[in-house]
Amino acid sequence: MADRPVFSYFYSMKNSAIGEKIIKTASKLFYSNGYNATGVNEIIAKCGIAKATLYSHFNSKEDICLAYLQQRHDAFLTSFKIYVPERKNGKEQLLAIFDFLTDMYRDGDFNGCWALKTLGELSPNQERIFAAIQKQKKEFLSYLGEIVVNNVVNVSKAEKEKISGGLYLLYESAITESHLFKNDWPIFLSKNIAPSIFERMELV
Amino acid sequence: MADRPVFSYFYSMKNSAIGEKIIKTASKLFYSNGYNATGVNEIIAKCGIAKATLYSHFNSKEDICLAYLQQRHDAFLTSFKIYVPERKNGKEQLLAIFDFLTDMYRDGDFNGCWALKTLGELSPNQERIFAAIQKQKKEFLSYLGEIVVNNVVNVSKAEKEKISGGLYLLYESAITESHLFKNDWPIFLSKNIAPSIFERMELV
Amino acid sequence: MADRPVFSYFYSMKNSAIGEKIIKTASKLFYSNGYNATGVNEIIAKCGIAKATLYSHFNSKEDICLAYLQQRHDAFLTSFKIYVPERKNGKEQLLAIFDFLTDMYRDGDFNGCWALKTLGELSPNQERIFAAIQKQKKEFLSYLGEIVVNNVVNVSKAEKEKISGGLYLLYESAITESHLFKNDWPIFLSKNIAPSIFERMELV
Amino acid sequence: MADRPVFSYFYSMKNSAIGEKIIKTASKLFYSNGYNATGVNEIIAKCGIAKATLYSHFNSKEDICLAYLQQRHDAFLTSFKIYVPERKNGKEQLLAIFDFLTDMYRDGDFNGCWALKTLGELSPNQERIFAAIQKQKKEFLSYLGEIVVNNVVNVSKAEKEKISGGLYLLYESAITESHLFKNDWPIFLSKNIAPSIFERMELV
DNA sequence: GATGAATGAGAGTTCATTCAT
DNA sequence: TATGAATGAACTCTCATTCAT
Repeated sequence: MADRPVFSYFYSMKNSAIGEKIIKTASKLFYSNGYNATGVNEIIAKCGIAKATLYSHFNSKEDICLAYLQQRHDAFLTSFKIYVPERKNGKEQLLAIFDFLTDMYRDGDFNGCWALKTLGELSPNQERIFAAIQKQKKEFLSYLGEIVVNNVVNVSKAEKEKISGGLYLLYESAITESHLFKNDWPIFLSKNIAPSIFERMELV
Repeated sequence: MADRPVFSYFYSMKNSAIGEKIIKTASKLFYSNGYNATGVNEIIAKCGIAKATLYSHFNSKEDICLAYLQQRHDAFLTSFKIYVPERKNGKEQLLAIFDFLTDMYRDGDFNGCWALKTLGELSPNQERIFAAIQKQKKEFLSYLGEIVVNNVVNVSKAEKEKISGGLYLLYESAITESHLFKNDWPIFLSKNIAPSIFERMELV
Repeated sequence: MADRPVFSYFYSMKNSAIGEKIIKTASKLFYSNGYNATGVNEIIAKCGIAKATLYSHFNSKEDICLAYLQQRHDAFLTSFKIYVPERKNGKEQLLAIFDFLTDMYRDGDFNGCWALKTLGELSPNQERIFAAIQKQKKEFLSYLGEIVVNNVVNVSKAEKEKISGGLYLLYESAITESHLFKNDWPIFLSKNIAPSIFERMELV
Repeated sequence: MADRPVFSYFYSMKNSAIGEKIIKTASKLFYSNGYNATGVNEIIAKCGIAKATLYSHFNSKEDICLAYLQQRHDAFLTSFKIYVPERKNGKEQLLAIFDFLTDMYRDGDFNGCWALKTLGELSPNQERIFAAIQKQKKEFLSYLGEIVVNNVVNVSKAEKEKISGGLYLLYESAITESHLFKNDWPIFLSKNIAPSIFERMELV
């Protein structure tokens, strides 16, 4: 893990070489062009495989979407969990998410948040995808909670949740708005505002 | 509706009665099911018009999308601009957006932000829609700036922008995340955090 | 009606020229190759129309099948109802169905009973088609009942039903088995056996 | 099974254990859902074997169909040949087929005649299956002829054929129509009509 | 001897759009 | 003006079959 780049979407791959290729290809297409706008024809063409081959690896396009979301989420959280402890305790760790996001933003293919993008496309009947996204965001929020616990002292549980929740909300805005404005000011503003939340609290 | 903005997609419509019906119908479908997942067949079926009639009012589905976004944006901003002055100056007006959002959230058809939802579906070639969304968000951000100007005194331009930008980011998160979690905690948390930004500043 | 051939499947056509063509084409294919073995691609190719054109006339392949069955049934019953009164009362009319069937058998494209063929292909979930076939057969059976009423006297209702039911069963076998054996012996045997049923009864 | 017919599709199977499982599984599916509507994927899934395993036992889906028909036919005729001699000579044996059918009808999975169902689906190029069905029906008809020979005396060959043919036709209707109407009246009516055929003949 | 992996062809259906009338 | 009719292209997904291992 050490030699790998700070952040990459393609950490945790399964065994199947073709399965990986499908996810990787679909991932790029879904992320850049949208889930509904991407057809399986496009995926198999880019993969150089037959349609039936794709469907022997995934039961449906929806399943590919779920794999895509899971894989991006895993890669994101795994990388972030490596990134955070490398920073100094206190403010540095609490604001780590914004610097991490800055790295993501600088990536040539940055396109906002994969999960929120997909969320926006969902019809009411696509409950599985909805549930997956919600679960992943809760996981992320939960990890932010851990960071707060590790870096803030003498505060109530409610105050801790205010901090982690606040960091979460500011991160979510930052990733979406930096994409929308094709500019990193939302990231810096979020990072700039965040400390107001834990201003009078005691950090480790 | 009395004082329409200088530019509106309504202007290009030949028969405003049918045109508005199309937008209204498409609006509901785009908002609840997504833009790409909504077909023109569904729109004309719900409208009870012929396909060629739709295409005599709009050049393309993309144009309907632009009209949809414009109309939602206009309605939103118009209502909000009526809502704000009715509140007490100072903190009340600065936090007005969150109470306004709470009302929106309580609406039975709440589904998050129409613009961000659409943004997530865009392919790189759909620049017109991208530009429209960006423009609308800038307009909203700009109005938040006006509110700040009217309710904060003795602060630098940079500090004003930090406030309006912060309110904007918190609002954007709040609308998306309350939809994602099907819960209004993100709205209340945003409202709760917002005052930290202008804590030491002088309000009118 | 007078100048038309004794029996034709294409009596009752709807207005739409293309709709007619689709049914007519599908009809031939379903009847000769089977319903499931016939693809919509084959139908549109033979029709010389686009796929979407087919689907603007019929909502599904199943609907085409229903139209096919209905049309064959209507043509059959209509022709038969013209055929019967032209024959002498009594035995002649009671056995008319077998002579009518002989004409059908001699048609170059004879392939057994369209309805029973389709019945055999049905999955448990294709209830609409099943119901349609059952209804049509009941209608036919009912008309055989009318013939019996008109040609037999002084017999109980039960005996009348035995005759019409018997004629029906013998007809159904005759059409299927003459197809299976590529020979008309089942038709002649059915016609030969039928009189045994009403042997001792009084005919008009 | 003790005295297998000279030719049986079972003979060509390499591993009869798996081969029989395939036929058994396919048999259920073909009979309840139709031949064309049943995919080999469904068969191997229910069998728990690999696709290549299936194709090492049968050269094609058509071959499985032939084995299915042969097996059903063998089981039917074998059982029936045990059933008949157990009944009293004369009318009882001549009408045995209808009581036998009543038992079949009462079975939970009754779905009409496997052979006629398949016959209805055939395209003109599926001659092997057509021939197999014809052969099996001839075999059945032939056995009905044996029954007649054993139970009717002093009648010409033609009259015997009229009886066996009549029984055959009434049976074929009865099995198909009881399925179509989901009611056993066609069986009882057939049994009721049959004696008219040999009414004046001398039984053993 | 059984399999996992792959495939070309085609299934039924819907897409956004156009055009003669 | 509004429409009915038509379309090529694309959609997601499944078919029966093969072959290297």
